[in-house]
Amino acid sequence: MTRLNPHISVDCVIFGFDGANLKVLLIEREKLPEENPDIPSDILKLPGNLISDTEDLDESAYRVLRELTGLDKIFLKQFSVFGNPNRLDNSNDLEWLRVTSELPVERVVTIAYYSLVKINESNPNESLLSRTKWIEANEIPKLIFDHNQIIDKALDALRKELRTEPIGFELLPKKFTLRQLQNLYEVILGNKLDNRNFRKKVGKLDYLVALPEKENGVNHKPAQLYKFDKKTFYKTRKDAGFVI
Amino acid sequence: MTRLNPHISVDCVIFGFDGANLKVLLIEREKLPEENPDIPSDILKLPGNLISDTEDLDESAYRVLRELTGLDKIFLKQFSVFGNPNRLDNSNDLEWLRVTSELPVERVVTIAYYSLVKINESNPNESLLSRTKWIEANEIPKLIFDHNQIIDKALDALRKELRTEPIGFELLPKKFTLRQLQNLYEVILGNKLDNRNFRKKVGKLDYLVALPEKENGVNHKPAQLYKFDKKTFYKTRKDAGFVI
DNA sequence: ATAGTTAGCGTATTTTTTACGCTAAGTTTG
DNA sequence: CAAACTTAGCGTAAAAAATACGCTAACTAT
Repeated sequence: MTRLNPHISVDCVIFGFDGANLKVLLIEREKLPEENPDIPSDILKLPGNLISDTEDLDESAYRVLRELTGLDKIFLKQFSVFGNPNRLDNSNDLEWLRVTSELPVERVVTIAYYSLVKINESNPNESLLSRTKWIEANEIPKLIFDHNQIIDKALDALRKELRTEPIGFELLPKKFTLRQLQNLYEVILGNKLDNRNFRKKVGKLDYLVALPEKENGVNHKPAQLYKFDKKTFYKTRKDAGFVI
Repeated sequence: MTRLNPHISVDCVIFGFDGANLKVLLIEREKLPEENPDIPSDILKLPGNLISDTEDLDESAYRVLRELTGLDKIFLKQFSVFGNPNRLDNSNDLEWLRVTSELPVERVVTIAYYSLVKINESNPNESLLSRTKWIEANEIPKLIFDHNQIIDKALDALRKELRTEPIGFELLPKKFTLRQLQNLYEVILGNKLDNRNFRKKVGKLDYLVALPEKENGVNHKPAQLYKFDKKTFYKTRKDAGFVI
């Protein structure tokens, strides 16, 4: 068994997009061996844990995600660190961490990641599923420790990254409609886009490939499906300018 | 005396711009109490140290910079974390850290910051000055531990941030010429810009204020001086678009 | 058959970017 | 003092991108 490092953890904000809303995957805090009314187990938290002493940080993050959610090989990006000496001050949260980790935890610095998953194509482990919940990003309840703050910062980082990198496709199914793509940008960046201008802009991109298929199961005119061609994107990418 | 945390450090890549080149401030490794030919003290490193147990991470970074370089109140941005379990494997570097910190250091995760300073207006502490060196960013020698890799990533982060945030001004004197600003963008982003188009673009920005002064001491036609008006910038800022 | 919804194509206008030509103001050199 | 040199600084023309709309077609539900 690898030893856990009681000073450093990873926490991960997992984003998903259901076609209309941005969601975050949260998990119920693990139950204690002995029930304790001061330490309820229905409070939610980010998937995260102490790192193991033999792993690099990214490896720890991948492992923790696998163990807690069943998700594997997903987009993961380190975006910040939270290390305020008082961040664990909520006494029942801290007690919970001490009991479950079986370590004399004092200060923990956590490396924060955000992750993007295809919400409909992901296969979370069934046995873990019951304890995980997709919650809308703007309806997050009070979480343990400073996890609310971590989500806020993750959202900032996601918005910023979405403006310059083609990461939106990580949140969409492999085959998606232009409407889905537009909704994604509208929801995450928070402003309406003109349907016709969006299609015009996006239609010129040679790394968005139209497929000989249409969506189905919708109660309106079915739209054409597209895929994102990563190779073409990186082959033809040119430097963006700068906006002082 | 505050206790040092032997598991977590901060390291800082300090960038400066002299009007023509991007530089990084490095320091000579501290001498050991007893000389040891295996552990030379003329090798360079990033300013950095273990954090103190009572400080938030940013505070640690500011303190360490003050102690090692005399720099105070400077632009500081956390951009990554380096925690590979083998990152301290160079045995003489590790031994040096153990002796100087007087702690049983094993694995250290380091929080990496980059910092932007006005190279001509900064007042490094004289007594520390002898052990610090401004080195051109593309001529960095082999440093201790993984500090070369940290600088590479800092450069990536700086370039990325420079495209969307007004951080270039942190590297220029308070009063600067448009030529200096243009050189800054050319050097950091690595491509030539057309003099006339650059001036046209920049001339339309109402947060770049022309001062009733010209530069002097140059052996050509002196240029007008400008300043960056931060308030106006943030007041009039509007969201940029997205580039898929 | 009709109403309702989204897909999808177009046009006109404004703004931004790109690619240059050229003169003016200062310094250095012979 | 004149000529050569360097950078500052103003301009124009064309291309590309962003913005603001009008309109029809295709499909579903009632």
